[in-house]
Amino acid sequence: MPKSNKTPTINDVARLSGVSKKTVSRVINRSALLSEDTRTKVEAVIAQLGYVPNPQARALALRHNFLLGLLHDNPNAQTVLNFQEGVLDAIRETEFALVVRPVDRHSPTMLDDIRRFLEQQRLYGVLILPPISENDALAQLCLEMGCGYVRMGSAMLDDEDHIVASNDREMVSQAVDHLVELGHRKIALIEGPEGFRSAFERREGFMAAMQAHGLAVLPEWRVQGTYRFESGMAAATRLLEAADRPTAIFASNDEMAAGAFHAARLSDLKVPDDLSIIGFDDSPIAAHIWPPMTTVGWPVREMGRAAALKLIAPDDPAAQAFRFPAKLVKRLSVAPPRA
Amino acid sequence: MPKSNKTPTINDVARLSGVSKKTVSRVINRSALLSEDTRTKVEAVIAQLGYVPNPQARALALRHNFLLGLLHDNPNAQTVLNFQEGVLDAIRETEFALVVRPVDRHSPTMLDDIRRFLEQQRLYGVLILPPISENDALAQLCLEMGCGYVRMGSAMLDDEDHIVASNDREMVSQAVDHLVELGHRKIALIEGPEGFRSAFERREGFMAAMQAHGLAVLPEWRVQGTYRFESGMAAATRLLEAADRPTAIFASNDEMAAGAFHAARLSDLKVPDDLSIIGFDDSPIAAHIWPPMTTVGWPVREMGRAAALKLIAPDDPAAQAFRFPAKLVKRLSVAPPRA
DNA sequence: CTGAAAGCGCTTACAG
DNA sequence: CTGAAAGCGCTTACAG
Repeated sequence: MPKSNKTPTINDVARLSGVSKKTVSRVINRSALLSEDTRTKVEAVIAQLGYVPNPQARALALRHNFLLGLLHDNPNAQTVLNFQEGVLDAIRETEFALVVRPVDRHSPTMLDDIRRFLEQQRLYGVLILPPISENDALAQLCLEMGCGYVRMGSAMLDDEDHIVASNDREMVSQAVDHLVELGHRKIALIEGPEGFRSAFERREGFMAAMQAHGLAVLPEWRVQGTYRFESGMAAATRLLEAADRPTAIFASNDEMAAGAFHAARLSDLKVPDDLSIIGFDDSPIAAHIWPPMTTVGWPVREMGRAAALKLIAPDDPAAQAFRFPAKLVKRLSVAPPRA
Repeated sequence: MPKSNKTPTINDVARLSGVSKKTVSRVINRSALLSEDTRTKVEAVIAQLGYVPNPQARALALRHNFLLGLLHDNPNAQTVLNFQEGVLDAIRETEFALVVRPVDRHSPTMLDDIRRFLEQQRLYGVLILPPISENDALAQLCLEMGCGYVRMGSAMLDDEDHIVASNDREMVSQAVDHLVELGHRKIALIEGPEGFRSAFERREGFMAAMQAHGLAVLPEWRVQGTYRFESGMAAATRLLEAADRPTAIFASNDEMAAGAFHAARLSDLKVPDDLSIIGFDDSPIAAHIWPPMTTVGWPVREMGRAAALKLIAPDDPAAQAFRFPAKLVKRLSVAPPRA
């Protein structure tokens, strides 16, 4: 009998079921080489004892643990949490767990810090969120350290096994199409910050769409922001002071778009009657400001799930996906321009 | 020489420094019983080799691992992330890592699921966020399983070693005081949902403050919401239809307060001229809607840090704290009532 | 289909 | 202040 005051081990299970611990191990690991009888018998004892394999011991023997890491420096809390939910969807009912690690993109020791983290925790693999996911040196580091990784990005930054990507460029095109269909011709862009791939993709998508429609983008209709609320407000303020004022603004994320709403209000312009605004992300703020914002939503949770599956179950059909369609969420911040 | 293609182990360090592995272990664990010479010598070899102790092996031998768990079902993404940052502040430079585990409060198998999670991961301890932190059965479960825990709450739900608490009741009083000082007499309450301790505390604080000021709270000035945006909108709509319309609203969280902003707009009432609104949480939305919202902010990150320290370094002075002052953040959603 | 032996990389008494 | 032996709870070749 196992000592009743301790959690049972593989030895207890082996003794009680009258087999070797190796056989118990085979049951745990679902080995094919096992008679149905033995399996049933051992499983009964496992259930009776409430036995749970010790993951530390398994990790030691297997030379890898069951931890997935989430590396992020994402400013959008909801995106991070949605991604986490997706990862959890993938690892639920498995022995994997999710370890989170915020990183500071601006720290000069960032790469060393992450190296130490990976060495120390010996993760099974890491999931990397944008914008830090755009750092190729980081991906290289994972490779060197033998740590699996999957990046989330707004373009195909890596090969299919290592990325879950949205189609930002195409989606921004659709947003522009939507504005043009309603009659807008003077459409301004609030860009994201230098060095963000997503900012680049969204700008490219915007410019390409405008060109496809034969529409000019005056230099004064392009202002750069930082992806933060205040920068969107400042950028929109400048746009609204332009000699030839745009009738619509595409902001490269929702936070900046929300800032643009404020700027419009301060300039006594009504959204959408005097100014149409489209954002990007479909974060909670988009639905909760007034008027509710038309924006581009992307399936963050599904991307998190697929990213995790690429690491822990690469043969799962859901792990094959690497392109994830975003979609335009139409709300009330867009209307035809004033006649 | 260690095989250069493998990560070095304690044996490599022992061999190269000419001591036993036990001595290396003493260096790793900062044992006091060590000559300065030996320590220096071993540390040099460790640095030279880039040796990092294998946490799985340590975990197995020590019978506990170095993982902190974060259990939450918090609807406010920013709060969860801020708390995570605080925990990370505490475990930075340690060998601990943070494992996250969202839970579904409404699942009938929740407690069993968590039990399995704790059994499986054998966490060093868990941090529990509200509202699930208010579940005493969960705390009891941790106790039974020998898993350390610290709850975050809006009241002293547990003893000092097991909680980091805000002072919601007192803070709501201050919010009410602020409104009364400006001349408001007819102040309405949008309550949080039944069964949330925070909702209870905030309501109690509200009622006590009103009573202290000798102000009546008409039944029609109290409406319950769900902590979600839409419920705040619906609740405020009802409040604004009251025969005797309130001049100010205290909403038990920012999301519902934001909903109240919308309701006011739909009723053609200007905030703050026609209606003052105060929220609770100081979440990003509070600063990003128009007008910027006066609200109650609490030091979530500091609470996360203290909670983690209670688990991993109970003797640290910062681990002693259990009460965390919130503060009123004055912005532009409050003004004196119309004459 | 099943088992005895050795090993994963560390720590814990126990000596000295 | 330091070390040899045994053990933490698993798995991996290797036999049979």
